[in-house]
Amino acid sequence: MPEKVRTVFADSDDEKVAKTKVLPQPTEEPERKKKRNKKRKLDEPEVSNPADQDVPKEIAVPVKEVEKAVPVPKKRAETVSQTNGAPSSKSYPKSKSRPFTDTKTNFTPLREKAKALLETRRKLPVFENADLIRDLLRAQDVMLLVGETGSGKSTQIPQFLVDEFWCRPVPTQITRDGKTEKKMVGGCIAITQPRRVAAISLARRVAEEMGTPLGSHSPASKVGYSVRFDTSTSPSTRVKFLTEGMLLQEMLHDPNLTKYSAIVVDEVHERGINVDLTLGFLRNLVSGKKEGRGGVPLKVIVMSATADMESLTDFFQQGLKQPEAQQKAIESAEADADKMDTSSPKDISVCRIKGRQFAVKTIYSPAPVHDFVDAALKIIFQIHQKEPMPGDILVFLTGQETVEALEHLVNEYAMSMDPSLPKILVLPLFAALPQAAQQRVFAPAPPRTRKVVLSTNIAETSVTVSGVRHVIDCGKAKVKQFRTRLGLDSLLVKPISKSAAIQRKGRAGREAPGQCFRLYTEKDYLALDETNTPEILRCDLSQALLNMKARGVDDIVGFPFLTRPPREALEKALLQLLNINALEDDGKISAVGLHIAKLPLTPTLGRVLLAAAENGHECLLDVIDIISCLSVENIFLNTTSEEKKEAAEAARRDLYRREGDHLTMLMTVRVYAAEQADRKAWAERHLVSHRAMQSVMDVRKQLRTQCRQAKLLTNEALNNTSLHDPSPILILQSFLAGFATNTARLVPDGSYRTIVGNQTVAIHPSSVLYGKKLEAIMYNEFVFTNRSYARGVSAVQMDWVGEALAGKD
DNA sequence: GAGCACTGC
Repeated sequence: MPEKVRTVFADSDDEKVAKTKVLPQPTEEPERKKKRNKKRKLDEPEVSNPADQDVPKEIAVPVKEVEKAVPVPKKRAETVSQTNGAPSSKSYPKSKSRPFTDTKTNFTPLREKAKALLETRRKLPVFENADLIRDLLRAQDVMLLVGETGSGKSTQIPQFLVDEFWCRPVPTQITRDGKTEKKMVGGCIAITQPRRVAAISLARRVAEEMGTPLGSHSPASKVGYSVRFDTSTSPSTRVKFLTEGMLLQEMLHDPNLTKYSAIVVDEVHERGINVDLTLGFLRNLVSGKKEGRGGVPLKVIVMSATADMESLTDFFQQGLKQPEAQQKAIESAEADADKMDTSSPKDISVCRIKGRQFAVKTIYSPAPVHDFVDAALKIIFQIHQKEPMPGDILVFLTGQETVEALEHLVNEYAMSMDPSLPKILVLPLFAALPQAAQQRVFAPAPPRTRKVVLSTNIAETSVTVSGVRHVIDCGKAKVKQFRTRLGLDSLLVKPISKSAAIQRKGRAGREAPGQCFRLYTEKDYLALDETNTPEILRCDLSQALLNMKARGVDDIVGFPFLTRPPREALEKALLQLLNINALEDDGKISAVGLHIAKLPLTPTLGRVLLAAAENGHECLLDVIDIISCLSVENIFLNTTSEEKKEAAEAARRDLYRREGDHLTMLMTVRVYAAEQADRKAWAERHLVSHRAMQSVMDVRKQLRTQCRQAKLLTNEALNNTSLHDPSPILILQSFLAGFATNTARLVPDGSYRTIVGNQTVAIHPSSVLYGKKLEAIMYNEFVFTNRSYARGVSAVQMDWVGEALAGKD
């Protein structure tokens, strides 16, 4: 450990001194600092009396003693209750407040609740490992933790660690480019999640357990979260749940994560591309010499539900065991290199935690199943007739199509069912289902009714349905795979992995013992892949590579990939980045690339945005509207019934544009944004997804703000509410700057062939140009399902395509 | 004539 660090830790044995001085400073961004400085003036007199600071005291208390450690002075509680519920955004009390105490919020009920929750927490399997985990992390920087679902790891681990000595902010001096800068390092724990809802709900739960308000509700809140469009933190946030993408974004601005003492990477087994990137960057951080953190180590806790930890251990061990000589050579240039610690323990601990699952009996199909919809139907009624109530059924299917097919069959059969049997309530569940319909699966079944939830793999990870005791697993799922050579995404039904099968089965044992019917043979099961194919092997890598380049990782081949993508895929992505001028010829990131990397868009859409900026404010605003639609799920709802369909077609007619889907989207955003009375009703009338449109408006707002900050848009242009006539030519030409290779021309037989590659492609039936014959088309997506489809299609002229393609060489 | 699931200052 570096000497200066050790000194500070020694000082901080005196809790009061360390906390009062140190706690406030490290985690804040300039904006927040401003706000707080204002407040600090009012607070000044109280700061000098550390004994009066109940908030820091609470931090020093070991987890186990929380319940006796939070006495609230009665007098205070009374004062507070008068103002209970007042919004925290208002000014804070003048005389009584101190830094990070919030007398506007009544903490008493929060603490009472936390006290009550402690009993539940103690029963979690992970709780008995608390001391072990703390001990191991005092000695080592990296820990791998296998915890089955229900072990409580996501909520408890941060609470075990937040009071550790190494989790305090440390004043350091950081030397960069010859300049020495004083900086606080550490103090905060980040826990990453693959999904936004998970990040938010975990934060809410942990705040309750810690007896603190959540996020920005109070400046004293110690638990916050950060997801796109929704960040809720306070100056005293010490535990922060965020999405992986958000942490990557933070790393773009602070590559050394100086706010944090520890990063907990949760749900690693899901292996999204963002988690792979995060782990790569973190490995570089823990194995590097940490001079960007003033020598303060960063603890990394990697958590996974599946026991496939060998590859992770190797991954981090290789990083830590990099030849000392190599490190020394780099360090020798540093003035204080000799103070750096190279003898800290390099081992990685692995900790396994039992889950809290009930036994689930597995029943395999005796013979291969050809029609899993039919097989599922039989088993549903078999269960319903034999098994006692309660006990809902969850069926895993591949997609909306099979879900709806089975839904009809079950409902049909149920009508001729013995009336003495309990009723059956069939509930479909898939992502494209409107929110209200999704909510129905969470409501308990009515009396004498068995719920049968027919789901895509949304219920495998994202959504937990309670009451389920019987799972039927078709053994398949739709998987998106990017095919490098063809440059297209395919969405095909594939067998799931063993770990996914186990995950699905586990859904039957959350509340009681259950059973899982697998619609495949045991032999088939044994032949399945062990784990899901990591997303990094299945997707277009251009965005990931641009992200790395923006962080100064120029040697892509030398980057520590947990799973290395094939060379061909990397090369293709680099070529694509070169094509849109995001990279210089030598492979270094260009100014354009750096700009694109900061946008929450794919590199191609980012390139389009920059191209539109060159075509004037009006064009840029229009292109932002369109890009917002393209980066959101489908904004047009699927029509189920024929009558509805016709009504929708009629209502949508005034939105449709003959130029294609891009201009149609622009019209939709314009009309929706102009709708002042009732946007929801408008959306329903036009069979437009209100939920999707809300995200569109969020993205639009975010992009407009970013463009203003980048001086691509002026406030004037943004505030000008009078609508201009869009220029389809400028808009579509802007798109061609990114999508010149996503074009096809009409050939004499009436079909379309891609201009690059000469492959057959058909206009997707969801397009407004479906069935139209045009000289040439440009499309947003090239997808293979039953055949090759172009989605998000507009008409373009061959000479524009030619110009755009020529511009690349 | 068609849409697995996630995600980004």
